[in-house]
Amino acid sequence: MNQSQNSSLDLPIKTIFILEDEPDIAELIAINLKKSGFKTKEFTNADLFYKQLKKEKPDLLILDLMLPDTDGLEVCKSLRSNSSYSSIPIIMLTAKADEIDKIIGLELGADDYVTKPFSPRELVARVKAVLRREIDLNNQDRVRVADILEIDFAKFEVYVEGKKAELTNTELKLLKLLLHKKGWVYSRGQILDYLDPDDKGVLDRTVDVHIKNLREKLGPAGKLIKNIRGVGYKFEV
Amino acid sequence: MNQSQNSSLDLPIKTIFILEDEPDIAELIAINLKKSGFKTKEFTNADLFYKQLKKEKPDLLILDLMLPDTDGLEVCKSLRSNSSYSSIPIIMLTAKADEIDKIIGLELGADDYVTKPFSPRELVARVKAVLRREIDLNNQDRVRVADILEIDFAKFEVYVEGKKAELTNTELKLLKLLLHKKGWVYSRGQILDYLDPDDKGVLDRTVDVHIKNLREKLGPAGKLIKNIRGVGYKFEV
DNA sequence: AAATTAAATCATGAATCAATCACAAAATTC
DNA sequence: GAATTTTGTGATTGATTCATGATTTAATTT
Repeated sequence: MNQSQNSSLDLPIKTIFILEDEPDIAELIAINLKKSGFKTKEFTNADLFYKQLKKEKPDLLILDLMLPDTDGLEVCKSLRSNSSYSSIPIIMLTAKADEIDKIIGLELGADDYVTKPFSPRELVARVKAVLRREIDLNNQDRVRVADILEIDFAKFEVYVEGKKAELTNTELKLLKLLLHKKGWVYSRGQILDYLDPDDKGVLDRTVDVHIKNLREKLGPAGKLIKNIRGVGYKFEV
Repeated sequence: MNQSQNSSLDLPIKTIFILEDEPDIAELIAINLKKSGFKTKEFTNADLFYKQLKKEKPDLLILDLMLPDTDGLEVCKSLRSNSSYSSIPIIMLTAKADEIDKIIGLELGADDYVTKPFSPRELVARVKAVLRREIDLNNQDRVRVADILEIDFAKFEVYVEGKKAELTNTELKLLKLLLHKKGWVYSRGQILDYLDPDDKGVLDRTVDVHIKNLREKLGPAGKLIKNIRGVGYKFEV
């Protein structure tokens, strides 16, 4: 049981409810959360979940959108409309990416969304991120990329796995460009043009160096910046 | 109706306008704000909003950046440039990360922003945070920052570690700006615009000097004013 | 496997930007 | 309106960041 990964959070152990009809998936989630020092309780249907909820309030709920008996959205809605449960953070599991758009448009918001198939690592990272936000609400709205990367645009701050990375202005600009269209390959020419539209006489090698420095400062997230030989660079999740 | 969550704020019930074209989202926001004891009015387009604004001034505006008829930025700008509305706090809703740049780059832009998809709980928390900030800055009471800094805006007095610091008017204004959105980076242009909106021909170097003097007079608290190379200054706690 | 090409890395000089200073110009105070 | 305080300017200094060309490493082609 690895408790240390949980060290950035408050000391008391957090309890997480999992409402998911497929036992395999539920257990996969539970095992990984436990490994990170969380307590979990799994429920295969909404009734069992509601029953337990009366006895014990979880710190977070992981909720499958597609339940056999009840719609996950209904569960979310009913929790949100009940003042004693409305403060429980919810992470939704959805099957398809385009379902998210529906959810967004719908009248209830979960705290985060994860699409199936998901990596357990990713889910755990999101759980931690949501709980961290709970604790520190005066912190800015950080845009999260690929689990470990967070950017606070207002503060010009970048965090990798919760730790601050000190980027220069051009490095941050470069990162923004690469993130603008994830997976899209940008040529060195395009990158230089974005970094300084006026200056035309800058060599391509300069980009390499910026990429190198950026990768270095981003640590593990630096690996996500890929080179496409003969073409340019891209950010791949 | 849970009124207690609102207890930290001033007693009179706060009215919040929501300018958002998608009714589902507008209602989602409204429901959750009402649950926290706020009064809300929703508008699906800018015309309706402006019409009501003439009759009634809200305590805060939640503004979607992407409106069908008008650009949300335009609404923000027009409110800011109108002295009778310029003090209304604005929270912006954005869909994409790169839209955030626009908000931040805008002279005296929004007070906060939330990216879609957002959780209603988070938005409510942001609303409360912004309102608390407004109250603080208009309070007779002293505002405490980072343990060592105390500011009495009514008396125009600043104390560092209990000792009074003699700031000039512009220095106090500058400090107030930096503290308004703690951690947010202000460009020299934004700072100059705030210090004297009319005077346009003032050099950037002037800001440096004000910052220097302010840092000096704030003693140990001066270290909290950070420069972001190539961007501007911020107050970091 | 050798040759070829491109990317990563490195050290260094150039350029940029912030901090500071001394002084001039305004604005306040007396 | 003289004196004093505050604000703005331009120059100088110092630090950081950026750009470059050479060199090493890695990937691709023949």
